[in-house]
Amino acid sequence: MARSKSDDKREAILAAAISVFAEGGLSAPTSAISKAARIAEGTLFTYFPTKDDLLNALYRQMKLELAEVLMSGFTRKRDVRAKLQYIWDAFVNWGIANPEPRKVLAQLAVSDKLTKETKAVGAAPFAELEVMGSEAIAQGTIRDFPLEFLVAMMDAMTQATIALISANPSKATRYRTLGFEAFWNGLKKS
Amino acid sequence: MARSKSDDKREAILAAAISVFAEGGLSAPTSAISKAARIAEGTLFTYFPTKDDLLNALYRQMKLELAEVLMSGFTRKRDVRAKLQYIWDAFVNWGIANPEPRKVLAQLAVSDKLTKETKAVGAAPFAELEVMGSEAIAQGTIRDFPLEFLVAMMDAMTQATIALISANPSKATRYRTLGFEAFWNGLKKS
Amino acid sequence: MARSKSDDKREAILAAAISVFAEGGLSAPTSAISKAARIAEGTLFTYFPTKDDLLNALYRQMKLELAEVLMSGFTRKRDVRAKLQYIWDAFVNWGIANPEPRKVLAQLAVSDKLTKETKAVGAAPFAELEVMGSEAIAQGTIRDFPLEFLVAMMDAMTQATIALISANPSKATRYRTLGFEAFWNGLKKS
Amino acid sequence: MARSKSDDKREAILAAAISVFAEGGLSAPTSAISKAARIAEGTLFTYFPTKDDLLNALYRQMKLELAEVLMSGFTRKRDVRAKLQYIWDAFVNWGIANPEPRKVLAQLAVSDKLTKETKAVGAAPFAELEVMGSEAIAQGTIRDFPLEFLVAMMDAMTQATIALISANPSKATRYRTLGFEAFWNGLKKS
DNA sequence: AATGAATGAGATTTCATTCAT
DNA sequence: GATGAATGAAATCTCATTCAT
Repeated sequence: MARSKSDDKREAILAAAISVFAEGGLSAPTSAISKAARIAEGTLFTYFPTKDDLLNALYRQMKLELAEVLMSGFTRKRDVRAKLQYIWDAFVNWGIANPEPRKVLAQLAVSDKLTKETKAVGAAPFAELEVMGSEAIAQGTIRDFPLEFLVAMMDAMTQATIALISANPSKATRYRTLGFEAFWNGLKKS
Repeated sequence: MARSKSDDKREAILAAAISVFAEGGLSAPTSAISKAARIAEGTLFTYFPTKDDLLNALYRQMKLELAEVLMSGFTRKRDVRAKLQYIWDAFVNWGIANPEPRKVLAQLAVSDKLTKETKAVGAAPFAELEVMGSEAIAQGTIRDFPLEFLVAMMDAMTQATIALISANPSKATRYRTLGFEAFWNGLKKS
Repeated sequence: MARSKSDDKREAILAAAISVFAEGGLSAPTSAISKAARIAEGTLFTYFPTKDDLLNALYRQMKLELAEVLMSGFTRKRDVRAKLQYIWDAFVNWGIANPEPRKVLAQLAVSDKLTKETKAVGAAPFAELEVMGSEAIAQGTIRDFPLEFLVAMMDAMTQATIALISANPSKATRYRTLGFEAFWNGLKKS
Repeated sequence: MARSKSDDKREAILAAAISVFAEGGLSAPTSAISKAARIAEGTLFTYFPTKDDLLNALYRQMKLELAEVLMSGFTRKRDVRAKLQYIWDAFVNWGIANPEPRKVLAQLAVSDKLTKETKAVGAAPFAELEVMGSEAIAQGTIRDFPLEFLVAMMDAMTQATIALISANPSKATRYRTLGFEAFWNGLKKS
């Protein structure tokens, strides 16, 4: 099915929002976004009734895209370590290749603009990951951490890894591996 | 001599800023701060010429306070692990006991309002920590990570731990230990 | 197309600015202007991004209007004296009929808000006058004054004449003539 | 009689006001003046209850000083022309030597901050000049201008002359003479 | 009298949102 | 639906003036 004109415009707004917010923070004016999206100021509000709605939609979209990237090749891997490493690498690579979305996502995460529902929707596509975590804990492969802690830890450590690589792009592979090993050694049993 | 600029009032403004920013984000109006500090709107600006100056001063003060908490008992410990654990525990405990400063500190860190100088001043009191890191790497006690990565990792993992404990206060001790072990196992050699 | 920026509104703002500034000086608040122009406070800034921009636009407009009044019948006159007298009379009459613009123009001229470009634009339509001055000097009709002095002298003496007439409207014709004769006798050779 | 401490301070404020207003216009803050005068912000207001009071006092003082300069050698001259030329030269020289007071005086003159009384007081010391004017008119030496016009004309033409010389200091003498001749030829009978 | 911190009424400008076209 | 001018409620910051010391 072809996209309707409206969907194109909606995408344009979201794309513009990412680059504008990455540049100027979440307090950047909506007028900057509509300008970047080459639409009129008022048009933005036919797609997103308020700025907060835009912020929430942006978060959902980015989380979904990220989930697609991370989860697509997920099931092909066999053991827990291989699966985790797959995700780790995909996450780090995505973060390096997409600095703007990464920055905006980080800002949105600490902002108080996201509704509970948005956060839930953003977390949903990673459910499979949590299932795997639970199983790995049950099998005794990794330590008995609360799942949220696993997720937070992975998020935090990939951010640190991405930041490190962004500053030293030539050592990307080494740091990505190093980061994963620290992560895995932190997790694994014994 | 007229009324002299009182440290009390300065502290009151900073304290008010913490609770106002924790509540409403860094974009909360200065008028809310002066109101909370029970001073006139203009008075705030005799202590901090601009809102950005206030933001920077706030960051410095909080970092200094945090450093005092973390570094005070630091040297009394002998080995690397004990030292790290001491800091870990102190950091986590501080984070739990001071949710507002923690939140504001996190927001300031990702904001683009902090000057280079402020960041440098905020990092300075943790220099000793970095020295220890270098030595531990040289001795072969922990893996050969770049120092920034160590710092980012510790910061990230404590945040995750604190968040977890805030949600489940009854398991504070257990999660604090669990978090540290994941951290240490990630770091240590072999 | 939405409502398009109306010239009417722009004119209304400029007209309101003239009466407000004439009344309260250039430091009168922009809110007084928007009120007088019956528009919202913010609307003023869609026409003039800053107060200084408004001030500069106001100066240009008034100078242009004045130039039209002064220069329109200019070329129809033959000799230097007739031309000068034509301008003199037109200027004095305009000043008497338009006390507010005159007052504001005088304030703007001594303010430090006008850009070089604005001053240049404001002076341009009077170029023909300067040409005539140069020729008259070359022909030996009037004394060898620097052109700026001629202009300043005329400006100063018309202001004095206008002020005098404003205080004694009944003697308008007499004083206008008297003023011009003093001006001309000051200029002319021998 | 020696000046009291208070008079010194009053003078310091007025002197500071001149340079501050010359630099930044009459809207310059009183705090800039007290700083330049090396006194506390509040102290200014024990000498001048309001900013407008300061403005008015400043005008009076400057007019008085100017009168002293202009009128001191006045009576020694015999005929009208010589007297006028004496004043003309003194005025022009003063204006060149004192650009700041001149600038401030001009700004005050067009401001609407001066009371009627202030204007009257400022004009008083020039009364002798007016007397001379009346007599010269009565004698038929100069044309029958209203006195105010004479004064305004002289003021205007000296300003123009001073401005011209300020821009071309090397031609001071020539322009001063030229200006006076234009002035005198404009005035004198036949 | 001198000090300068404190005050709070504005001033200019921004910006999310509305609405006439 | 699209447009962008219009709106007016903030927001930050200034400054003449007051007043505790």
